[in-house]
Amino acid sequence: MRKQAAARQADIMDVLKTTKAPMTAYQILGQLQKSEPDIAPPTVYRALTALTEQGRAHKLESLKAFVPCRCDHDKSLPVLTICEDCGLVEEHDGGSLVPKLSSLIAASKFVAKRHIVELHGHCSTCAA
Amino acid sequence: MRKQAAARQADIMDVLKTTKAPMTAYQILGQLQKSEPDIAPPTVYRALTALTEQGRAHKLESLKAFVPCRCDHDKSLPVLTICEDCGLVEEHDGGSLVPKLSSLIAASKFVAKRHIVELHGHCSTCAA
DNA sequence: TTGTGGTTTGTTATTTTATAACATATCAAA
DNA sequence: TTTGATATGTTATAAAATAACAAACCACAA
Repeated sequence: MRKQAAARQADIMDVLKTTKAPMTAYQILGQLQKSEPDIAPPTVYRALTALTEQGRAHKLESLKAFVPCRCDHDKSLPVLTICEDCGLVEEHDGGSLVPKLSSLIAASKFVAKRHIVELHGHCSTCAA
Repeated sequence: MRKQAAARQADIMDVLKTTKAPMTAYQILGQLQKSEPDIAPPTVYRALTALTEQGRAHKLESLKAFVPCRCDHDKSLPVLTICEDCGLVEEHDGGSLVPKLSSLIAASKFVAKRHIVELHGHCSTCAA
């Protein structure tokens, strides 16, 4: 019995939401295999690609890991803070950064399609 | 004959400077092996770690690739633009973003140690 | 000199991340 | 139904990164 893409994606969103820390593709795979042992990496990667394109999940490029999008609305520019101690990831709306960013790159005439902003550091709990 | 770390790092900076596009660790390895066939991945990764810590090179997390730092001074916050067509990477000083970024995350009391800002899109040549 | 201890570098092997390539199934329209 | 377009599964492999240990190097003291 095969599942449609939407069902797979929903499964993965459920898995992602079970923890506060980001999960790698292979950690997600491991969870899915508990109920469907035959799932292979491409299935997971394809679903994750769709989810990130839809904005339902974000990839933390610097960790090679994924988090569910934690906001109701579409963020113009997600700013992700990553605690290096506990792994907690929080999402902030970086829309207010856009004007400054645009003026920074205006001279080079670069046309930005995708913005990646990730901050590594310590969350309020771990920094204390 | 083994080389000291500083010499390795200089070799790698030379390799990185031969192209405008970013290079992966294994592309760098391939170049180095032309003159020293026995070099192995850890040698390259160790040198790249040192270079990025010193700020002499940057890692493009979203490409898993490296560029030499192209500025004279230490940037408070490097903003890297990546052309998805030709691979051109340019570096901009994002220092002016810091106040807005700080205020964005102030409520969460997150303490940022490392900022990653990468913009994917098209350079002036490819966008035209 | 000659140890001696700390550090750096080399080596081997493996782990982790990601995707190519092709087979099979599904679905909608003719 | 056939047919064709698309989505999914499967197998295999490629690409990126690091663990673990061995060997070499260097500074300094005896």
